[in-house]
Amino acid sequence: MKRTIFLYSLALAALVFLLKFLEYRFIIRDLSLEFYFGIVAILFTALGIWAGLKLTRKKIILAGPEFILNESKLQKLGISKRELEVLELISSGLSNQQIADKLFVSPNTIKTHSSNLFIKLEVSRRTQAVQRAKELKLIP
Amino acid sequence: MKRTIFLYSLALAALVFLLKFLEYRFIIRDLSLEFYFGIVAILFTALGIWAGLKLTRKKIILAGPEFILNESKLQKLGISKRELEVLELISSGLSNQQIADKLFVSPNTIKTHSSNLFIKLEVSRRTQAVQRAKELKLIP
DNA sequence: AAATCAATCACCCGAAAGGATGATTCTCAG
DNA sequence: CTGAGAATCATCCTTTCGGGTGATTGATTT
Repeated sequence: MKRTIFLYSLALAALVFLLKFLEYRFIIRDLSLEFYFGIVAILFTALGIWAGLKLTRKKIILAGPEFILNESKLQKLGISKRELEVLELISSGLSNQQIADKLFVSPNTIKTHSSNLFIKLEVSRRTQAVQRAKELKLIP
Repeated sequence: MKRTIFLYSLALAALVFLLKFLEYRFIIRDLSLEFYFGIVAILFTALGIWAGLKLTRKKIILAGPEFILNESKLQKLGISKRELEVLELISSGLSNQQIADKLFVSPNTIKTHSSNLFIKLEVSRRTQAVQRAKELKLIP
């Protein structure tokens, strides 16, 4: 950001210098005032385009792969924190047994959680649950 | 695109008109030439920024959720078209039976394809396969 | 013509996942 | 204090998956 502003200022100064140079060398000649306005217009338009792109590119790129949890839908579907936790682990490709190990609970508990999840997400397989949860922005 | 160019032309014409107006009304007064150059510079910089954003916003937004199949990795892993097809259907949450119905083949065939896929993707569960395939840009 | 590979199908078996139901404990709001 | 909701665990039973193996067909390559 600071660098961009610095570069912009530099380019602006260079342009002003160029203009002054042109002004004092050819202003008395046959070229009209409109010609110089045209040059200024073109140069600064280009500068503006470049500056505009510089200033927004990073924001847009960073705004793209951003993930914000949709808590309203989470509540609307009545999904608890623990269930969401299980859902995330399911989406990472773990088996119920592995999830149980990771959360220090019984595999039966994970089965219960996943069953409840399937009901709330209105699906019947874990792959569908993952797909649906991503649609609903419940998981990245 | 065409509309943007049209609007740009319109704005440009308006600016030129404004300049002419200024030029013929105040050029004889006490304001210096640099002042007018400054106005032109500022106006066209703003115009350039605006035009630059207009012209690239759509491209960037469209470039975000864009998916390009990574064919090199497909070949590197030796995944055939049919296998990729099965992989896509797996990722959409279908069971082997449903995939078989959709492709008009036996469930056993789907099992063979999926088994081969798991070996090639070095995974052991379909949820992992989906996750991995997305990492490798094999599926959206 | 022989070899290779994708695609197809089959069968077996064990592991994982899903459905249904019931029970216990804990916390928190009414 | 009581009831609701959560998290936990269990049992039983069915379906789906995954691993292994083998076989056939058709197209492409050598």
